[in-house]
Amino acid sequence: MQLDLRPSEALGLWHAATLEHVRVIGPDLTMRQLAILLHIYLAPPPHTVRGLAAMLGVTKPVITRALDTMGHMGLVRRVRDERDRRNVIIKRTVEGALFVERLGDIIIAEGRKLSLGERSET
Amino acid sequence: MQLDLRPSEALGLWHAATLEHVRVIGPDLTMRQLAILLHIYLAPPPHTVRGLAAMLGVTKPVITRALDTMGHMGLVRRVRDERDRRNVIIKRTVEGALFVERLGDIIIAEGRKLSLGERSET
DNA sequence: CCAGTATGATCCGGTACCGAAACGATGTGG
DNA sequence: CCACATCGTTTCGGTACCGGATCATACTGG
Repeated sequence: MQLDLRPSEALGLWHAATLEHVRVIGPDLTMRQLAILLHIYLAPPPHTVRGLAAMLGVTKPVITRALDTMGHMGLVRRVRDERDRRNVIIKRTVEGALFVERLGDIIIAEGRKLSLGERSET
Repeated sequence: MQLDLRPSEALGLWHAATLEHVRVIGPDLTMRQLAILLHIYLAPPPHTVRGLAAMLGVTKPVITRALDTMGHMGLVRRVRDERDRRNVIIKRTVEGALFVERLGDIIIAEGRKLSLGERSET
């Protein structure tokens, strides 16, 4: 486990992976939506609208809209909290998990390419 | 020089850095704009509209609009090619270089946090 | 029961992006 | 010289996002 990146590595990886992301996935996710999606899939549940809003330092309508969009894409799912029906719990979906997994694959693949290009290491 | 990331590392880094990016920089750059900006600053010049369009697999108006927006932010600069006045050369700016540098700092800082924090996972 | 609070959704005007098509400006070749 | 190709920009109709304010619903406590 070694994430002590140097500037050229960090930016090179970001460059390559962002480029590939745009090429493969297209413009259908904004930066905010991606941040929200990753948080839902990588941080321990439960996730609520206000929790996500606080996490990213944005207003609640931003989260609501992002969940609308991503819900329509099948990437997340909303469920009313039955214990406190004011709350909405954001659940993961199979499709969303696959999406995140694909993103991970892109990053890993680009990272590996960079390793091969700059030095000779596996 | 070791960029052979494991899935949890790759996604964890993306998650943390994207989150921080949204928090610090805000929603003022789309994924495409970021990809374009990074390419301008990390790939060897000269950069033209059609070259960038081909690179990302998008149409030219997409590049024109992104350059409008980022030019207005001071992140890039357009210069007419005097050899062939049909061409536009996209130049870097001091402000843009600082922006990219800040992004690199974010990624490195988040990568370092992850190294310290996590040791074993899925 | 009723005021007060909290949660998430919705509405508003404004802005920016999207793809597709058409446009001027410029260079090139017969 | 003039038709043609190339380059980047602009226009078009449509869609989605933005922040801020407001809303309906649901819990809470006197």
